[in-house]
Amino acid sequence: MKYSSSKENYLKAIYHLQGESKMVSTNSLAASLQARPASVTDMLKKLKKEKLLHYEPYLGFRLNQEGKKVALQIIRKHRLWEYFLVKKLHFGWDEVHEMAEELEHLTSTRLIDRLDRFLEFPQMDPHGDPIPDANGKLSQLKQTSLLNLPFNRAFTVSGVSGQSQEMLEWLGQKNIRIGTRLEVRNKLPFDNSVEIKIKNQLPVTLSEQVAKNILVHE
Amino acid sequence: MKYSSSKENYLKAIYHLQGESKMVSTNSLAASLQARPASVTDMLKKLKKEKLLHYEPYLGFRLNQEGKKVALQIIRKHRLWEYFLVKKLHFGWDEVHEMAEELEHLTSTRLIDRLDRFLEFPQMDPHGDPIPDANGKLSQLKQTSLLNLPFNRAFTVSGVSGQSQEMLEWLGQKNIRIGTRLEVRNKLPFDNSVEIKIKNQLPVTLSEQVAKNILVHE
DNA sequence: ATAATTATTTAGGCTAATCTAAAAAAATAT
DNA sequence: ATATTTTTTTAGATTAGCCTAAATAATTAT
Ligand SMILES: [Mn+2]
Ligand SMILES: [Mn+2]
Ligand SMILES: [Mn+2]
Ligand SMILES: [Mn+2]
Repeated sequence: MKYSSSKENYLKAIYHLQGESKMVSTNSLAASLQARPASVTDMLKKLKKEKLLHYEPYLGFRLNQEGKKVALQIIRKHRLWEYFLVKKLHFGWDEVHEMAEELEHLTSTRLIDRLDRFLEFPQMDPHGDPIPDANGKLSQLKQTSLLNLPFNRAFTVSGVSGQSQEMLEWLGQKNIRIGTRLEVRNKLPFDNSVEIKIKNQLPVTLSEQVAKNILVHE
Repeated sequence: MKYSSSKENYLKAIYHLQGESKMVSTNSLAASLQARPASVTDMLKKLKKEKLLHYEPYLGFRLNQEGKKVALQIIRKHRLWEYFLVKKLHFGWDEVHEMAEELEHLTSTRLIDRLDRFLEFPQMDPHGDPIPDANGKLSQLKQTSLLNLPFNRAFTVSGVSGQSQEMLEWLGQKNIRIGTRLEVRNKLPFDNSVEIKIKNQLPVTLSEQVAKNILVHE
């Protein structure tokens, strides 16, 4: 089973769009891949013929077991390479996504397994996302968004969703990264923005948009 | 300037075939790329249009300055990744070529320069071939083939050309690798095979074919 | 010098991955 | 229930990279 980079990108994007077996729409996939809906329809037919997803014209589609398995291997490669780039080559967490977008398509399984060992089997990528193991198993850590936190209790940042280059950079400047300990001081009722405190630092106010994207655990 | 993997493979193959600005023929390039001569002609037209080589139909072709520059960057990436695979991921020197064949097409220059630094600027790849620097400069080390050696003087293996998977493996078994010290004991006049001696090992006889491919320096 | 052989190019086709424009189906609004 | 809007699919084209078969040029042998 070897798939083109393009097919792999489709599978990965579908995986991210379908949460727990929710149906995905042609337009949303087109948007997430920056492609035209007509191109998506073309590719869906091919992926269906290769038995990687369920697809009913006009109704939507979702990965089947095999499709998910393939998607998870690509995600594994993406995240392991991101970890390598940050931990070994000392790139910033806001710089690695594009490179990983290419590296994830390398075909050698032996290579990725050796890389995994070389990196000492990391559990999380630099953005706090879990790294699937060689069998595609994800270690689930229960995370909550900063938005739903009780006040004045310490939490650890364990992930950031959304992940625009700009946001990651900005968070970095405020010293908000994976592993940062913080507590929520207040939540402003008029715009849902959140005031947080990190030890030895001035308080920072985060908009609802940003707070929603920061994931923490105790 | 970004080129497809296919174009990069063409440029690299032409670079290896043309020694010092020697003309290359359509058939030899087709053979080295495992492609049909007609496909080579197609590609030559495109590479000529992109001003990467001189090409006169029926007469032959060779890379121009720009073409050589591009080829050397691909070779740099190939050899740095091979070094990484052997030194950091502990693959054997006979296992890394295929993987490097993919890795060499990654586009990020920042990535390869950081990798270079991470590896502490190696001069040679695992097969003893020199690694071009970021500007495409090759450090030339004068090597000779085992075939032309005087008897009973110690030399160091510094490279292996040819490089079939099988030969590399066989040499490995005989403890012949980059850095091995050896001396030639005898050269058999009837078939040009060569008898060599490595310290604390039984003598080994190498056919002319193999001896020719082993490069050494004092 | 001519014929035979070999090397190279041309002509014409195929597939994967994209696109635009038009048609058709589904969802939404009146 | 119809009409309008939105979503999705179909039809038809394009480009890169490859192929086979046929034509042509260059080389080699007689
Ligand atoms: Mn990708
Ligand atoms: Mn990530
Ligand atoms: Mn290659
Ligand atoms: Mn090499």
